[in-house]
Amino acid sequence: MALRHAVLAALLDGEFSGYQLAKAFDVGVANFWHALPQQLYTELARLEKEGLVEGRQVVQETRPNKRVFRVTDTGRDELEKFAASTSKPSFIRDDLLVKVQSADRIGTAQVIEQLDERVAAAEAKIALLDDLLRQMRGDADEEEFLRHGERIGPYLTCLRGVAFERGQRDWCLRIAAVLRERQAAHAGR
Amino acid sequence: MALRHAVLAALLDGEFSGYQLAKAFDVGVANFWHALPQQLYTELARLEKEGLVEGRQVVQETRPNKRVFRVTDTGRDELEKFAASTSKPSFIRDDLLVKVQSADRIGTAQVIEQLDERVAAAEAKIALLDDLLRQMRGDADEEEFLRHGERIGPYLTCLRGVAFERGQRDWCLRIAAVLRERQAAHAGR
DNA sequence: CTTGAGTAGTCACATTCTTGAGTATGATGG
DNA sequence: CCATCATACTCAAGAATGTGACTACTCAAG
Repeated sequence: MALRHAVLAALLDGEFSGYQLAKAFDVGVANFWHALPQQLYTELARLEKEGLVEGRQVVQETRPNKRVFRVTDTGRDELEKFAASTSKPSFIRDDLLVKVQSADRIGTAQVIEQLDERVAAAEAKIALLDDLLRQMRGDADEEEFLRHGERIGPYLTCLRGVAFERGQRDWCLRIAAVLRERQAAHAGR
Repeated sequence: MALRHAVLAALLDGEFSGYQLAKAFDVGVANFWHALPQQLYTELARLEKEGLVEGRQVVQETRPNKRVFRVTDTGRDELEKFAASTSKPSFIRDDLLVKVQSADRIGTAQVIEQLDERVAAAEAKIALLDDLLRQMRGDADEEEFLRHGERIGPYLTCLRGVAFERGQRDWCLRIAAVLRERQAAHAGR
C-alpha cells in the first residue's frame, strides 16, 4: 500500500502527468520503488478520487493533451502520517541471484553471461545517476549542496541508488571471475 | 513467477519441510527473495502437483510430523531452463527511501529515528550473515573455499547480502548525519 | 508516403502477495 | 501448573502487481 506514497513523494517536485511520472519511475524513483506506467495511471486516478492529488488538463498543440497532478494538503498530511509509521524492512528480489544460488548444481555458462550483462547494465545506470546527481547539485559540491540545498530528498535517494548499483557491479564482477576460474579448473582436469 | 525457482534453488541443498524453508527464507534466501511461510506452503503444494518436487512424510516423536521435499529431475530441468532464460533487472522496494525522498518537505525527526533503527538492523543482519559465511566455509579461507568448495551457490548469494547490508548501513548513517546537521542549522536560525 | 519512435493514456484479466485467523502438539521457564 | 514459545501446517479474503492488447496523435528518417 505504498505505491501511493511513492507517487505522492514524486509529485512533491512539481506537477507531473502520468506519462512523466512513468519516466521518473524509470530512473530516479526506481532506486526505491519500481512500477509500471499502468499502475501509475491507476494510482493517480485513485489518489484523485480520494482528494490526495488534484489534476488539471493541459492542452498541447503539437502533442496529445495531458493531465498533470499536484499534491493537495490532504495528500501532504497523508505523507506525513506515512513518514511517522514504522517502515517494513526493504526487500530485494533478483532472478539472477536465484540462478547464482543454484550455479554449481546446474550449468554455469549462461549464468556467467548474465553476470556480464548485469555489469554493463549497472555501469550504464551508474553513469545515468551520476549525471542526475550532477544536475541536481548544480555548481555546488556535494557537501555544500547537502548542507544548504533546499530540495535534497531526491538527491539522497539517488545516492542510495548509485551505491546499490556499484555494489551490484562489484559483486557481479567478482562472482563472474570466481565461476570462470572454477569452470577453467574443471575443464583442465 | 520466480518464487518457484527460489524454492527449487533452496531445495538443492537437501530435503526441507515448508517450515524449515520458511526459516531459510528468513535469513539466507532473504538476500534475494523474500517470502512468507504461507506462500512457501502454497508453492510447495503446487510444485508437488506439477512433479517438480517430491514430498515424503517424516514421523517425529517429540514434535509434530512433517513433510520434507526434494527436487525431482523434472524440477532440476526446470531450474536449468530458468537459468538460461533472461533475467529481469532486480528491483528494490523500500518504504524508508520513500520517506527520505520527501524528507525535506515533511517532518524529518521521525525519519531520522527510522534511519537509526535501520542501522541497527543492518548491523545485526551483517553479524548473522558473517556467521553463516564462516559456517559455510569451515576452516578454509574465502579464496580457498571459493576455488575448491563443492557447494558455493549459497555462499555467493550471502556475499551479496552482506554487501547490500553494509551499503544500507553506510547510507543510513550518512543520511542521518546530513539530516541531523540540517535540523540543527534550521533550529539555530 | 510509409514506417517507426515518442507522447499520452485506457481496459481487462490473471497472478502474486499480504493479512489475519486458526489447529495441534511438545518443550521450557517461572 | 500455567503461560508462553517453538514446531508444523492450513484456509480464506482481499489488496497489490504484472501482462498484454489497444487507441490516437505528431514528428522525423528513409
